Amino acid sequence: MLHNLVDPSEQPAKTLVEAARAKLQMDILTGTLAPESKLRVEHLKSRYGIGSSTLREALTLLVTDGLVTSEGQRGFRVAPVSLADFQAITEMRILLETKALHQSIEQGDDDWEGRIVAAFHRLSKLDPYVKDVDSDQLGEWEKRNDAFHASLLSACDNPWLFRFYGTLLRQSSRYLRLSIHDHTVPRDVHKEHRMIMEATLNRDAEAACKLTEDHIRRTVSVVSLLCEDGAGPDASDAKVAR
Amino acid sequence: MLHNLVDPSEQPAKTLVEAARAKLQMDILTGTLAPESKLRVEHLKSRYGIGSSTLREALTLLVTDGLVTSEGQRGFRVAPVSLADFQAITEMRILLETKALHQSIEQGDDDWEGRIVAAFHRLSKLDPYVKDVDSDQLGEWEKRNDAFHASLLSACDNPWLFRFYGTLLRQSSRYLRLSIHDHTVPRDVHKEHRMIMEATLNRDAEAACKLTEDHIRRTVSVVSLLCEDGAGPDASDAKVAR
DNA sequence: GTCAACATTTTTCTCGAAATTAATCTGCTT
DNA sequence: AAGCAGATTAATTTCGAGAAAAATGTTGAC
Repeated sequence: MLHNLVDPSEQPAKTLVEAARAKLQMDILTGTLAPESKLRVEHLKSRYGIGSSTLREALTLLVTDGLVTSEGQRGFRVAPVSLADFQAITEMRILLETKALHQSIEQGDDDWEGRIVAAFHRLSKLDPYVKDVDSDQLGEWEKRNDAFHASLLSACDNPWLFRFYGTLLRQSSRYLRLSIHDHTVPRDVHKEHRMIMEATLNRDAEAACKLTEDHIRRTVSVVSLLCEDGAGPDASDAKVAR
Repeated sequence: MLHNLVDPSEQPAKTLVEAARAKLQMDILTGTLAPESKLRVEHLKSRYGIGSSTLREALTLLVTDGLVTSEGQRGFRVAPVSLADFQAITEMRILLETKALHQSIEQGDDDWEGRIVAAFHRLSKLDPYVKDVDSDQLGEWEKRNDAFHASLLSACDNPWLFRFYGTLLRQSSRYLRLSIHDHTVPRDVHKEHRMIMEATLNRDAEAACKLTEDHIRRTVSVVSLLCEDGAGPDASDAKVAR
């Protein structure tokens, strides 16, 4: 079974709460709602065109996901960002992804191998490091990249691992979007992917996990360098970028 | 710093939502609200004496925690239980606890060692396997047991690890309470604890982690044996035990 | 007897207003 | 001027009623 790890709420949204949650999540992930900015119910009500209880419920969903904080009797805020937090997220990502990869390599069958090869092929077709792609295709590349990584783990059947991993991916995605990451660091991501795939298909768990760890750390090091420590203590309220 | 891992919502509860969430959580953990039973808003409103929106928000908090499920346009339910789910939870517990222990052993200072020794001492004072304790004291023993395990991990500073670990502990606690676990399996838990502590203080990470893994598996094996596969497909609604 | 379409009941979801609490301002005293 | 008490404003939280949807029950045709 293939999970959608980046956005579990990508399905049609049968209720207003789910729709609001998706919009809010996107606005926080992209930085439209800046870290630590106050989320005033009255303001957001008009912004998203929903009632207060509905909005409140959507915010509550994001609280347990760690994108929003809520303190006692003084409302909601966008979760703060910090380098330490990002490093903690990365450590956990590595822990969970290598665990899932280990288990997949132990348990994976032929279908699993097929899914990996297929996802790798689709990704290769528009790898930005292989051939030029415009920014329209970049979103598509990210999707296929996520799908490739998901395929590697898809023989692991621990739902709790995927639940937590999804949360971490969303957090990670926020840091990636918040930082202006130039691609000056020369990387051959395509080669990294290929090597991970080969080690995986050879059932060499140790090598595959080591490669995966390096892969994640490299993806993430760009942020670590550029991310100055978060906004000042008075990151004032309702700040909306652009 | 020492986290309270079992119940992060043990503080006074400054809002009705938090209070309701705490009550609901307790009722689900103890089985008063049976697995898969429907959580009808109208019914629970009178049970907890709060309005619908407030109740709804409390339920939403439990959704992301995995104690409640909510499907599209057809309400809330108590999360189902299954042997497979419990095994998955246990695997994740082991993964996270050994990771945290590893990190603690690497980074722990003298204060950390002091906390461990202190927590062990307090626990030893009323270990039910050492001397008889009445059921009143059993709750206290559980608290001290949790505190001991928390002390072992308290030099790990990854907030995400503790967030996830807390969720897993709550889930695990539910399975433990739901099953009637007799203590026929002869165990010397006190000795297990002592050995974990000794290996930890000797900074022998491999041994400490292995002992911890065995410790968790033993604690949990009782449930695995007794837990028949969950209630039938028609675990009807609003079932309230006792 | 089976099935489908319609009507009724039940339940979930949504909204805006009222109550409660925190934050801000004003004026007074030291 | 600084600090404090009370009053005013603003924000959060809570409630219950109304709208929307699902579940249930009924009737009628084949």
